[in-house]
Amino acid sequence: MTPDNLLEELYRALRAAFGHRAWWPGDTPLEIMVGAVLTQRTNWRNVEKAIAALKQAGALDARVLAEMPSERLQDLIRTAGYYRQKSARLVRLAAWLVESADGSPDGLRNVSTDRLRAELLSLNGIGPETADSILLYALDRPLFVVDAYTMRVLARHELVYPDCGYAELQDFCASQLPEDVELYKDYHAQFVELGKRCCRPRPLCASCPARPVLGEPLLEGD
DNA sequence: GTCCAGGGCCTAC
DNA sequence: GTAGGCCATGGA
Repeated sequence: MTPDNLLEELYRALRAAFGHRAWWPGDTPLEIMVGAVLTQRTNWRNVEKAIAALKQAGALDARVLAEMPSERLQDLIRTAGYYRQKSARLVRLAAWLVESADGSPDGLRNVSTDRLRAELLSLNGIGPETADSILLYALDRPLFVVDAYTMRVLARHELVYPDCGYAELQDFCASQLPEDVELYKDYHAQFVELGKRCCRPRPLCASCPARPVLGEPLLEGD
């Protein structure tokens, strides 16, 4: 196994174990953008309830969101936790979308990925992972999304240092893979599945599908 | 009751 | 520049 095809090999193993992941959950680009904010440090189950409430209220619309009174929005997304912060973040994101694309993610298709990423990161509450999730899953831009699961899996298998930064880890993954939106989408989903099933803090999965490729995971610590 | 979940910001040193 | 605190709900 050479270092430059390790992640391709891992992908084949994960794909064989888990199948293709139809992912990210969400019917529209805007719903994916909203979900990316709501899932910050939060179990997806709680996010689903908030998204359902937003749908029910007819609030999955950039203009509606941008102008919604904060108390009303907080009430709708309360189940997703951190509701005061997240309501403000959603309003800023929606306002940005209205301002830069007339409220429709489709209106962003002629804007370069670099510019979109910079603009998203300039919004308070949108960090690298949230920005990249939006760019990849809502806007089909080729950015490899790194999250806690990615770090946990790769660090647990001693492929990267556990204190390695977001950009470093993202570069590491992207450098070993062809630039391909569908591959990036499915790969991140595979990492999430693996992280949920196998590389949990304790106990470790006895039949981790990453093990034949990456080797024996660490038994202790992050 | 305790721990954890698909981050990000702010404040002290 | 970076470690630590904070944000908050709900399920295991």
